[in-house]
Amino acid sequence: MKALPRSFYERDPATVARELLGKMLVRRIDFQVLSGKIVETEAYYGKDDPASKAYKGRKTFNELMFLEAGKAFIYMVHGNWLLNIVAHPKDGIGAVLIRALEPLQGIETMKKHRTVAEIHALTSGPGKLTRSLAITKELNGVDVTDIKSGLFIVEGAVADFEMCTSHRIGVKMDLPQKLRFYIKGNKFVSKP
DNA sequence: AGGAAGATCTACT
DNA sequence: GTAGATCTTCCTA
Repeated sequence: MKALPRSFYERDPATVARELLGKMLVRRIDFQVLSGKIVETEAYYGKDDPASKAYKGRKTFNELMFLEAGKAFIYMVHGNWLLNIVAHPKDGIGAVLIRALEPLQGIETMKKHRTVAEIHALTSGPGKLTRSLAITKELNGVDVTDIKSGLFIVEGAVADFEMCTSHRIGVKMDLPQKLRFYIKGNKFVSKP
């Protein structure tokens, strides 16, 4: 098992978001492993992006978006933790939001974290997947290029799928570009 | 101190 | 399917 290198994340957020599709997100809790295939992502920029947490400048809580790429950036919205991966060319600002996963390993444990029994409901949304994988603020800033971390991303097994793009979801002030990417036809995508 | 927040759950028409 | 209440932190007053 090999994690994606830091250089993977040191590119334009939209490029990284697109290429993260089909990759495997792995959450390790002690000896338990939970993993899922990334099926939906969104790209966020810095001060030019009104939807971005970094829009209003550098603050303590969003500092990670300005720092080294390849780290997990986790924040709370509406009582849900959302998982982002910091991604930008060197000295840039940006992150990729992981919006949905297809569960692979540890599905029983994911169910325990949730009240629902349906697999489809486990990870088909940014807030759902963080709860299923027990992702909280404690993982803010962990290095996802290091397989010794509690959270990291590895190369996916298959890269055989059709990709779709759309505008970002729930965003009031979106940019003209389409910055949401997802795997066409996948049941775990939050919105088709 | 108060409100808004890039979501989710629940309960209905 | 849609609508409304509710989740917890951060930002602005």
